[in-house]
Amino acid sequence: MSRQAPTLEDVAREAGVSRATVSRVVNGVRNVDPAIQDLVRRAIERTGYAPNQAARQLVTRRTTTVALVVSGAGDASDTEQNAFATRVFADPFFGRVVGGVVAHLRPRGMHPVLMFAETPEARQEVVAYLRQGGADGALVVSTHPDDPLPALLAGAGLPAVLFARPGRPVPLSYVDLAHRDGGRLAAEHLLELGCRRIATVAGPLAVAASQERLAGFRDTLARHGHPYVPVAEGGFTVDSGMAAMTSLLAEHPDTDGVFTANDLMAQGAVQVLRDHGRRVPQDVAVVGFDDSSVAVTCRPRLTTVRQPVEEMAAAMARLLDDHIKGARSEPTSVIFDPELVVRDSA
Amino acid sequence: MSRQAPTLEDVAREAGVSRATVSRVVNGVRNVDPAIQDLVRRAIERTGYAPNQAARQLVTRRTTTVALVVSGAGDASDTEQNAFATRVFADPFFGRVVGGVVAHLRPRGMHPVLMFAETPEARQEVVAYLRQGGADGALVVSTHPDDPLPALLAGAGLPAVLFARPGRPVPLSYVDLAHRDGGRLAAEHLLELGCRRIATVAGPLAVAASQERLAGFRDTLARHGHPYVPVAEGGFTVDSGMAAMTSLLAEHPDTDGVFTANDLMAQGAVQVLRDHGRRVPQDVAVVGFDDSSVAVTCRPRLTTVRQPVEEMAAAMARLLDDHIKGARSEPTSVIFDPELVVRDSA
DNA sequence: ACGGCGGCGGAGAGCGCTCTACCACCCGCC
DNA sequence: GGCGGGTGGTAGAGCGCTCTCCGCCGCCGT
Repeated sequence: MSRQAPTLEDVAREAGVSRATVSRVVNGVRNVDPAIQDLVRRAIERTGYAPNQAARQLVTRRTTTVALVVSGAGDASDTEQNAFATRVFADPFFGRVVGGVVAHLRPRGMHPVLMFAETPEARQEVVAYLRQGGADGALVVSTHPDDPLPALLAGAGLPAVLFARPGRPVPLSYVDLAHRDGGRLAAEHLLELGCRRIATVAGPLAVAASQERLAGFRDTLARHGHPYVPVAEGGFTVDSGMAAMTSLLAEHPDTDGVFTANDLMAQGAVQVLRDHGRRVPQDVAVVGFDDSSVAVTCRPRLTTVRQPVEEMAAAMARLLDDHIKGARSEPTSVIFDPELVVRDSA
Repeated sequence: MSRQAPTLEDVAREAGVSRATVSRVVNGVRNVDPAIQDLVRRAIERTGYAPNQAARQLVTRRTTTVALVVSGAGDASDTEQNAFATRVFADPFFGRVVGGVVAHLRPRGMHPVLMFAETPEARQEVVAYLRQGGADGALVVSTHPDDPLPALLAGAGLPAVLFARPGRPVPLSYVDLAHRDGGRLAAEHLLELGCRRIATVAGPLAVAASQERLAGFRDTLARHGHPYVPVAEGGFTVDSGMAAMTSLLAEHPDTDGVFTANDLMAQGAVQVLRDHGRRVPQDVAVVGFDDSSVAVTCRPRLTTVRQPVEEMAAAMARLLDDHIKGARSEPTSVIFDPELVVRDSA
């Protein structure tokens, strides 16, 4: 490599024009004589010029990045910090979020910088990073309903968009799913299948989404003559799904249909069901939620309520873009519709 | 928020000192009178000052980020681009890499910007991004042995560190695992368990790591009087593990021990084994590789060869740091030792 | 008492880019 | 042939920071 990166100045000299002209060519603005454009482009080629982002950012006050923040609540101890990232990405859900976000960002030459905000310090860091202009805005995925980060961001007047409606109202845009409809879809399917003894493994009830999935599920069953539905609460993990299913089975051994609030728990439930000699779907039908990658990799493949995570993530990025550009100032919410995907488990 | 972010100048005025002094306090350099330090700090507090990263980067020629690149090879079509991220993160392996990288970066105030390089254009983008000073260096995780990105990076003289030795020699540092020893560990364990009809599901043989795991496994068995070992090639996915195990079982129904080159395939193998009426580990012992999250979530929990991915990722970040700082100029490689983790499957 | 030196703080020159003036044309027109 | 209105280009003022000088002051040694 050469000792010193070429600058606009160098290219200008090489091409025999002014700095401003080169800048115009590089940014594709205004009327520059095609012949000169060519001249400049050739000079850029020859010098191997690459515009300096820092200099550009300094004057435009725009970076080419947004923060993609995975946020928790409370104050995980230091030793847990490392594990947080690992744990978070163990859920296939986040991979889909990343995919959706990148799909929107990439064509715009933008990139996500990954941040974790599971401790008060980490949260401050995120805010500081944005305030220093490290990124133009934040895409926040909270793992906990009481996450204080959204309020922090809103308070600092920083552009941010959330995945899922925040626990308590915050003047920030967000995308979400019509969870209630998702619960309804699951109930209707189980009913159509002829299940009569239906139970459910709910998500953490502190999470609004869990409550709504459950509400939609229950309401629908109630409307069809099933006022009472056994419920066990899980934590969105395989293990918690196993535990929940075990207790459900102990109290209601004649269960013939189960709705679990996500696919990971469905996997655990299926496991337990089989260990107890039940065949899925013949003896017990199981409907999951999310349509994550495990839904197709596990056996039997899961019938599940699809959450269009990629599209939701892309919409999140789009909203953030609007806020950054100033094209949108009022907080907005975009709600997506779930969809039933029928496979083998129900 | 105020209309205009306060600058060093503002703080200096507020504190009644010069810009330089404030800068010194902010960066904690040189000897500044404690009394003045306090004065300045108070002024910072009052003004709500946050240093502008772009301006700082412009003069220091340092960003606070490194690129974390997940790289493929070939030219995935546009429609596949989105899926790439999703697919990649579906493997729990990457979550661990992220965790390890962040563990090293965070205490240094650095952040990873996520990039995907699965097409020629995307690769050019990564190179361009680095050349423009968007990040100080790159951490590259390739999913394919013929990945051209490392050579591109090396050719451009950009600081970069790879996860795993590149397919063909490239003057870049990398971290890797003693895969051969991993294969040996698996073989020894199966032997100790008393298995006599041992088979293996290898990873894609185009990948060096797969070859070495296989070689270490075979050599060890050969040394213990098992010169012939049935091998089926898989693709590191659950499905491919199922397919491989199915064909293995068809030709060698008396198999009593299996080593699979990763945990995902082990999961598939266990699945198939059970479907064929074999009990794991009683009838057939299964040893996986990686010690990924599925190893503990699946049933039975997997006995597996642990790859210390988090530590390897942290080492990768450390090496990159050294290269960026100029503390290290020659390409270096750091090889980690695998470790057998005994659980329920063998 | 005086020269020198070390600790502290200030002045000011950039870093490489964008962008707003502003100027030099050349065209067609009356 | 002079004059308005485009074009097509240049000049230069920053953006907010770091960092090298440099100068001031007080203290020491001789």
